[in-house]
Amino acid sequence: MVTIKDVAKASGVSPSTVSRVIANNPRISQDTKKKVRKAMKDLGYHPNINARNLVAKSTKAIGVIMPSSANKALQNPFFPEILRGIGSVIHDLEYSMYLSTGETEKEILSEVQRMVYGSYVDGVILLYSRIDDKVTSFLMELDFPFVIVGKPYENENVITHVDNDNYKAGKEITEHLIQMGHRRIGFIGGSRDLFVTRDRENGYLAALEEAGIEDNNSYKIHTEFLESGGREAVEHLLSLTTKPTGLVVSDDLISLGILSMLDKNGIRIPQDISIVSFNNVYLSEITRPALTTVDIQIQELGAQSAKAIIEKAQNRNEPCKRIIIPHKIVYRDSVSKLS
Amino acid sequence: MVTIKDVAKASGVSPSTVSRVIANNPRISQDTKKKVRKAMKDLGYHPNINARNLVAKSTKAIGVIMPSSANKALQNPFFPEILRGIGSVIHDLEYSMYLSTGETEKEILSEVQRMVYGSYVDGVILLYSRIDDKVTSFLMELDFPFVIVGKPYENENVITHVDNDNYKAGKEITEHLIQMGHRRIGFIGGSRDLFVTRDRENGYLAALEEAGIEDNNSYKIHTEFLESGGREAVEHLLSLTTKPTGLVVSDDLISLGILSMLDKNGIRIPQDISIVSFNNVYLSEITRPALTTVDIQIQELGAQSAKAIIEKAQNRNEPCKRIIIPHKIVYRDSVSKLS
DNA sequence: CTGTTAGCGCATTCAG
DNA sequence: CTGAATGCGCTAACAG
Repeated sequence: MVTIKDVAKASGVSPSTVSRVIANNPRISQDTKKKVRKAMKDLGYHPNINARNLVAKSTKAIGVIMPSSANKALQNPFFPEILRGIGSVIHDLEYSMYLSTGETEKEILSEVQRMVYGSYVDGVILLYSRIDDKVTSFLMELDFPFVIVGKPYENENVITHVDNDNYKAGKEITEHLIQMGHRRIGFIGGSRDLFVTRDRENGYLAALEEAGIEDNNSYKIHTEFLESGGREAVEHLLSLTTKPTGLVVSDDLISLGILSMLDKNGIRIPQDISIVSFNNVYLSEITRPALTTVDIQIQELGAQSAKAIIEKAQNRNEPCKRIIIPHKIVYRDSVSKLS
Repeated sequence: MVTIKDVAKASGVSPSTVSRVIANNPRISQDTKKKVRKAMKDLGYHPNINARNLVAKSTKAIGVIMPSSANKALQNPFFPEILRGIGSVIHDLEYSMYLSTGETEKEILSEVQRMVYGSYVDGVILLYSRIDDKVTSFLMELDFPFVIVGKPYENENVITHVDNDNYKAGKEITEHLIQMGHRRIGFIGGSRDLFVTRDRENGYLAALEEAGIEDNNSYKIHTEFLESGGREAVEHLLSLTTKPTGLVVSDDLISLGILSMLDKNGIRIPQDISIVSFNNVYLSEITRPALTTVDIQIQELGAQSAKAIIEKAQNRNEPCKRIIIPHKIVYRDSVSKLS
């Protein structure tokens, strides 16, 4: 390994001068800079990040925490996409990204603890937000910089987070259904422990209320990606004598499953039942029919959260922010007009 | 930050003794160990990874390189899944995982260079394998530990890689179609630059040949997830007077798109055309019909590659290995018997 | 079994 | 504008 000393020797200056050249210190003459840079190039010098971190007490690295991978939710294309958004700004700012994929909540917590206690990272991005999350409390207690993608369970105005206005999105997409003449509208969502589900559902409820449509509990289902009980719940919904004519589904991947189940039950989409959902991941374009869905700009969600955490890491007094990424409904073929 | 010195002072021993306790050195008495451990706990001590790395000249970190994210391929659930496989063994062995998601090949290369030159990582896992890859050559030249998930383009017997037997998988799944009475069988795959596509296609060809079925070039299509030209190519295939009755598709996600196109063209699956594909990601269970597909054990692919790279990192003389993860056909509803 | 010393590679005082 | 000295937190000889 070629060190700063080797470069110093080769270019006939002292190590500290080399260090200053690396930092592009203005008090170094252009001549020496050129000379030293040449030596660096010739020797193939690259600064050792660990030595640098050690003295700088900063790592220029961000930890990214995936949700528990116990269920299938991780197969959601949402994740590669947000990783990509984070990656783009991380790369531009010459930061690095530590990824944690724990199976259980305990495993996740232990990884986060290692990351922060061991000075692996300067900040953490949480790719989920759930009720009573130990990781959040841990980070809060230590006052370690972190941001949440989604809405925090508590301390909403103390925790920097980047989110969509899921309430509004849920309201708007439901209103679309209502405008298309639907009155019997169901909601199918993931776990209620996830705030994103709640917000979208509340938006849905608000739209119903504004339209003077009575809330009907048997029209609401929460399921973990159609695992076990979920399937039966949906089948029950379809067996009702007054079935819904429209369905608000909280996630494109769930929609895919619903589409499949409806088809199996001989229900045509959108002729018999209309479906709208959220995320606008790639597969929503290639389902049959293509889904009318809310584009939540996943990449932007990632990019903004990366920007926010880096700001916080560089300046611990950075005020808490709430960053709302705008959404947009993408109209495709899964909704029909009722007359 | 509480350091080893603080612990030493608090427990009345020297820093090196504390260090030895951390390393669980057997030459330290149980008594002092207990004493020191108590002090560590009381003070909330955690070793600083950067300092440790600096002297150990090892980082216990692995870099994971995603393929170029320029196209939609990254939305493939394959990636979260393999990350999860890697994550599980990484976590067990107390390693960490650096993730790189570059947009362009150039960006990826620069990230890898930073990782290895800056001693960010002890080894690298490449989640792709493509022709004329600069990253591979770079790593080769430096003799830096790395493994490829998939089959290397060249130097196959010098580069440790973990792969499925995609040739065999392609052959077997095609044979299944043949056994079910199909003779006109098409192949739809991703980019031929990707080795995985080639292997699966070659297996398909071998099966055809063994069955005495003539290869028909108009039955073969390569498309980047149905982007632009892909759609037309498939439509052309469907417009042939002697359409294929079976389709081997190189990836579940592509299958989803194909399913959709066939449906649009009024072709029923599996009655009119049968489909088989690869990967067995979650969504292949929830398509209509559910896909008969090759389970390639994505998680295991990830886990084994992590194991392999850690071995290599710990022992640079570790011989080059080829690790083949077994596959298994999962029979579902996308194939019909022709009589 | 434990303490002392030295040094990993770098950035940053403080002199000059 | 540049060099010498110091220390970041830790591990690894070398003594004892």
